[in-house]
Amino acid sequence: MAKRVTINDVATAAGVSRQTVTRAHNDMGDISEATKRRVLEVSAQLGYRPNRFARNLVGRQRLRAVGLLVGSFSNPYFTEMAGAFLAAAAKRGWQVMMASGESGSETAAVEMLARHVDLFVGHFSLSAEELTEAVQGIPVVLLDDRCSRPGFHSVEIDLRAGIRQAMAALEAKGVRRMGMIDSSYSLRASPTYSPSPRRRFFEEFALEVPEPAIVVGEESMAGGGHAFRALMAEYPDVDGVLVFNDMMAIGAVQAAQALGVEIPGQVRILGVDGLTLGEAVRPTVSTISLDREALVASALDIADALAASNFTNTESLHRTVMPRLLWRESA
Amino acid sequence: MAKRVTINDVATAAGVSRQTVTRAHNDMGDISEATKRRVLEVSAQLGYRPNRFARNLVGRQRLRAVGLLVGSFSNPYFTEMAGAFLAAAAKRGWQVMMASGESGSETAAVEMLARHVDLFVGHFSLSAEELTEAVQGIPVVLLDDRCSRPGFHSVEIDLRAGIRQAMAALEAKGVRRMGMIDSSYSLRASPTYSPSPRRRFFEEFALEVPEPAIVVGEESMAGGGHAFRALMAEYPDVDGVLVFNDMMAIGAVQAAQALGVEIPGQVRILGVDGLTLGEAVRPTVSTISLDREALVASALDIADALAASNFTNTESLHRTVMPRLLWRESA
DNA sequence: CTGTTAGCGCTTTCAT
DNA sequence: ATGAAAGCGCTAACAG
Repeated sequence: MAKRVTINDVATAAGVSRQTVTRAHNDMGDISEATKRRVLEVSAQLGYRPNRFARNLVGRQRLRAVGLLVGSFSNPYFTEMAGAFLAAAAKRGWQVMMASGESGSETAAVEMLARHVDLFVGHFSLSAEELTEAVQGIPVVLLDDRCSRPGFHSVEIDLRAGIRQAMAALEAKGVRRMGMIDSSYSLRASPTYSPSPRRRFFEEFALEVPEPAIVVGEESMAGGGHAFRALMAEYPDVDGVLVFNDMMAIGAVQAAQALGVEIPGQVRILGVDGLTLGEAVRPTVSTISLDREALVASALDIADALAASNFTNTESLHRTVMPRLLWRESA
Repeated sequence: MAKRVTINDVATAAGVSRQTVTRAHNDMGDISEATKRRVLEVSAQLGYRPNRFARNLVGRQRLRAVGLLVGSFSNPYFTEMAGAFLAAAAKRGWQVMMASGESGSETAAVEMLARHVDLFVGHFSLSAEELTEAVQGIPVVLLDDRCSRPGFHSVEIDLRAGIRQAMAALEAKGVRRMGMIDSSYSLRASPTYSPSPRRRFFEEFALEVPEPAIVVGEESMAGGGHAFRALMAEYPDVDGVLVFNDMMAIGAVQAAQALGVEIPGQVRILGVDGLTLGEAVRPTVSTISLDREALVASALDIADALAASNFTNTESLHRTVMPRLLWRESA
């Protein structure tokens, strides 16, 4: 493996000083067209490229990089979030390095990124202790989660308010018996079963009923479809369904069509996430939209605030974003 | 904006040498537990975090970063590609910095990334000249495209072979009259109309017919649906359809169901891309799969080869990956 | 165990 | 228009 070409090699080869090489490469003026062209030519011949670390080390204008941890690239919610984040970050002058929790060890990914970013943002599956260890002192902005340790900041989504509003609106639309399709994930995730927050809020705000009409399914379109069939079979009187997320809700709507159940005529179906995809299907899927624009904007507000103090800020910063009800066709 | 805390500040405050501070922070041994703890404490108090550029400048173990340019985060093909790339890159020890063409100026994004990566990979919409300018000498691996300039490498997908095979297979399955739904994008993209490669290959291999049964639509589920209706109205004898991509194919399948057209009984529908989403719908969508695993693996093979020569390699490297026919239910 | 000495590769002064 | 000097902040190598 050939040793890397440095500015000195170019300077020597071109018979000029290092500074002249710098001038040529950075359009700095104070250099004749002739020498500039000659230096650039020699550079190209030698295959010289400035070392990015040396360059940034000495440059006064420190740039800021954020490590974005994306939950999963196979869930549109996360990819839409990532896309929104990338766009907003670029506008604010942040570099983004991404990693995904699903690609191997999250710990390894975070530890590696820790050497190259000023800040972490994202959805982490590590425990607070593991995460604290892995980030090596670099501040973290948790998305849709909360941790009060020093160095941890967060943007939360007030899903409780969203579900409360949704339940009230559905009631006003004439729904008499609410059902819910929950994710089966929380069952697998922890040894001791703990209901998802969505389920807790549903139970808190659903109309009074003899027994809660809840079934669980996998977090996919197919899972949503199966769950909808199960729900209809077990609780035929249900005329409104809150679904864990939009992918499952799309599956439920499809299953309803196959079953000959009219949507929203006989049953109103409401998802959670606000996926663009929900607009592409017929009928379009109504949803409690977790506003990704607002989410990433809040995260970057925190990022800017931290950067302003050179990341020496000690107090935890928190934001809350409100979900928006997106009434499309299915509810 | 407070000046950033450096290793010297910590050393002074803790009453030790810089080297001892380094030892404490990097678990290097040769340091007593007591001093280590004390140094770490002082560091935390001062809010010290090692400068990542200085660290990487001096570290012998140069790490490699690749800039991934993702076409669009609203197209599952690209996000699945990005996910696969992230996973593969992590395994091979590459850092990934991402940008998206849709987020503002592609030129600006590339120029900014150029200061921080050793290599570019991705789908670019810039012209060869603009791109050459923007990357500032950093090598580029083009995905699904080709450019023979020095410093440009590529991974191509042999779509022609894929479409040839698909046409033959469809014929063997009894299809008599092939139709195609093309993207309307190429019409908008260039002032002078040029058919998409998919269309050219379709026309090359479709069964002999009096006139080509081709309609165009937007690159979305809805666009695919509309196009399918138009196709059926104009060419009622068509019993096999090649669709520009899977999102459109899914829309076409849905439209067929609404129309009461049996899939694949009356009409066989075949998409392009190999989206996972095509497996989640009913009927599942058959497709010419553009193998993302193979695509990113080839790109990273090239990346490794370039890295091995410290990116001084001059000859253009090229790979070709073959599409795979994924027979699911719709064809 | 701890400190000293070099030097990574580049850009910024400031001379000439 | 060009060159010389002086560091950026950190870690490797060697002292003690």
